[in-house]
Amino acid sequence: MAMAKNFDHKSVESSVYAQWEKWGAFEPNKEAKGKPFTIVLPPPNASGKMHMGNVLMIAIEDLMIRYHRMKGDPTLWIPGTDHAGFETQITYERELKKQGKSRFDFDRQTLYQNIWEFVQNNKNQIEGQIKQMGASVDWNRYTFTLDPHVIETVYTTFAKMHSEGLVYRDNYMVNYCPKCGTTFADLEIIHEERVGKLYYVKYLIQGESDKYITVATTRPETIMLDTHIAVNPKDKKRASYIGTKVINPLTGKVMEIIGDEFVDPKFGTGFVKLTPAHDKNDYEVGKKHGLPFIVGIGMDGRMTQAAGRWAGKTVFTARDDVIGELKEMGVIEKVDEKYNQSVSVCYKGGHEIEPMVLPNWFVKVESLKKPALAAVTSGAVKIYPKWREITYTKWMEEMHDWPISRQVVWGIRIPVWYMVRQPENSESQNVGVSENQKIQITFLNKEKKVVSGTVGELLKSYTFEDIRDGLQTLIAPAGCEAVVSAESPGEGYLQETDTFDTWFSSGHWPLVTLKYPDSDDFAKFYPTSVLETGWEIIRFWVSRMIMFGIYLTGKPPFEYVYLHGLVRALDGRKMSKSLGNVINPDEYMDQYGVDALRMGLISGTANGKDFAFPKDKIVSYRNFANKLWNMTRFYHMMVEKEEVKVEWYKPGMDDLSELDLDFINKLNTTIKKTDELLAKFRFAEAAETIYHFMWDEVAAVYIEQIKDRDNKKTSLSVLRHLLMQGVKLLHPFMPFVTEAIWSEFPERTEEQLINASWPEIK
RNA sequence: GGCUGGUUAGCUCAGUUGGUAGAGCACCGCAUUCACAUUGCGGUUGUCACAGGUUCGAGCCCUGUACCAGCCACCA
Repeated sequence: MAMAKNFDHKSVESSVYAQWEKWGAFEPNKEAKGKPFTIVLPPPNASGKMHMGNVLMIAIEDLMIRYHRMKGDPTLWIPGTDHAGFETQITYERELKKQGKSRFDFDRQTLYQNIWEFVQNNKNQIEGQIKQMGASVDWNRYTFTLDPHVIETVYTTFAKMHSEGLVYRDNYMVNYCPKCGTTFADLEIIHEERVGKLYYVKYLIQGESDKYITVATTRPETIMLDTHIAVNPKDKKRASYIGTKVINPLTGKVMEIIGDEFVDPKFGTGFVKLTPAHDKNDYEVGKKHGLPFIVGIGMDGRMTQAAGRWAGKTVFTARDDVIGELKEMGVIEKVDEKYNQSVSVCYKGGHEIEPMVLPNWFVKVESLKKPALAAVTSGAVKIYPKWREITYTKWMEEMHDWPISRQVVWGIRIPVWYMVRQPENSESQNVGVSENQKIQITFLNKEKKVVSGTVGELLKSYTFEDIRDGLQTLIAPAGCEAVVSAESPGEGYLQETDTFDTWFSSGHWPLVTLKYPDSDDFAKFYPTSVLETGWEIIRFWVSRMIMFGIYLTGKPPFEYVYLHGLVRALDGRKMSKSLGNVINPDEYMDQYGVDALRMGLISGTANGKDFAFPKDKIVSYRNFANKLWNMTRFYHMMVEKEEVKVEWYKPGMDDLSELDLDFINKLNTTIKKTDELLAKFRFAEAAETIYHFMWDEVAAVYIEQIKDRDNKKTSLSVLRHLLMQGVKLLHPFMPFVTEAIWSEFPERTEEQLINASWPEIK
């Protein structure tokens, strides 16, 4: 059958992937010997569709996988998706909002179920896209981060860490977003530069009628919560004030001036007001000096009873009110209107973060981070490009304890239980129960109304079952008696409503995809070979996988980390919906073909830097795919015209011209260079090397000379050899067009290109 | 404030043991259907940011400067 004049990527892509699946080509070859080559796919978020970065990721990983498969290594690539806790819940809540609803209209279980259904749709789309991109992943081992075995592993780790004292519950200053209703890790906070106002407020010295000190603050709404004022004891001008008492201008409360070296004498006025419950620095100072923690801002972002007459107001209206009052009193000395400050906002919604003291579950990282750091500095884990290593090592050195509780429903629920009601005929008196009565509960009663209060009070009006079934959230004070258990330990227990930080579970990814601890896969494929991902999640993800891997198995979970750059928009800026510069991969796959898109992206990311979407290259590689197709077509037309039986090329065969030998050499050089470059993760150069060999050499020179050559028979042997070997070299980069071309050689001895042997130098 | 990367053709970017500057796109001329117009042939374009240094020789190594981008920390 004659080949079409042009390569039609659409018809090929749909059929070739099905063919690969039918051949079972994605499963690791059981007969293959040698060191296994394994990659676990960084699971795309089930919150939505895939983006250009995912295409790049798949292109690079598929390239490595296909290369090793052809090399004859036992090769495994495991796909999956991430439930992406907070991320997905936010997306879902946006959908709810369109329907005029919110998460508070549902009890915990119903909300979870709804998001579950929402996610199924996304997961299906993502799976479809992974296939569309030609990823040779083993679908039999597909993993979702909420699969039962994943949850089981995460629970086991938590219990192990708990028993070893590596997780603890504590009141701690956390980043709380009142709008999102959850806490964030420091890593998830963005510092935004904003122009704000710095207020200079006068505090009268006790017992004096006209002497005062001035305090500079950006947060006047917390003045009523001040407990002390601080100066630097080394500050010669102000050290003498230590011990002096001043009057809070809003409450009239008497406050003492204390000394602490955290105060920068050169900044502001040298006097700092302290609100230990609502500021990170003040919190540290407060702990050091044993100051009271007055919680004046609640989790709803409104002032609490402790804020006196401002109670119930939002932080923002309280600020305006306080400023008005202070002005009236004439205690505002001046206002710096153009003060450049950095405001902490949550990474998703950009809402202002309220530092709050809340009970939280923490992972003690000290003993985990040391071996994880050593794994990289010793070279057990090698990072490419090398200069990214410093991002990792610095983070590992600085890492603080990791808050792992998230106040969202969508995630793996922390396996901790609190007894809130003593079973009636229980003999032993549970000491925890009395403290546990203080647990704050929010639940949906039978009339679907939100009720909140301490469990002790609520149990007077509602049954335990009502509370349990309608439960929305529970906040247990740090001192509560807690039982770690996957299942309910018995009657009268309520489970923690917080879920794990999504990175806690995805930190187990190489383990859970291989069914740690007792599977054949784990025994054979752990540690994996390469972890390929974007540099922006080194801290979030790569570090946690290394920590958990070493903690649980004693070995880091992978040998190499390859970090690709971010695909930016055509204007060089980060793609974002708000800028409207997002490039949809579907359009390009549709118009130019998957091979062209993959190849274009690969040659764009030469050194792991971010790069603008290389539109021109996509077009040129589309042309290249067509070129390859027509080179093959030319071969067949020549064979037909000459009516010869073409023999397989063999070194030393008769009638080889000097040019023939020269091209065999060029092929050998290309093979050698490709191997070397791939070993060094230099994918772009490898891609371009083969491209130039095939187009500028084989097509432009070798094929042209055949047209004028007398003895075409030998030359056609050489051409077929060059074509078939070249197509092999290209297969990892452009799998569809090469597999299609391969099938145009009915005389081939290897049926499937995907499983064919990698070219050797002859 | 600390750190990282960048500054090379009109544009986007390669350039890893230091040895006469590269690709894709764009542009100009020619070819016109003989595998491919998703084509072929030919051509134009560079004080490789700046200033010093090392070297027989530097886009590449060293020092400094400027500008751009990003990350982290602090900011009363």
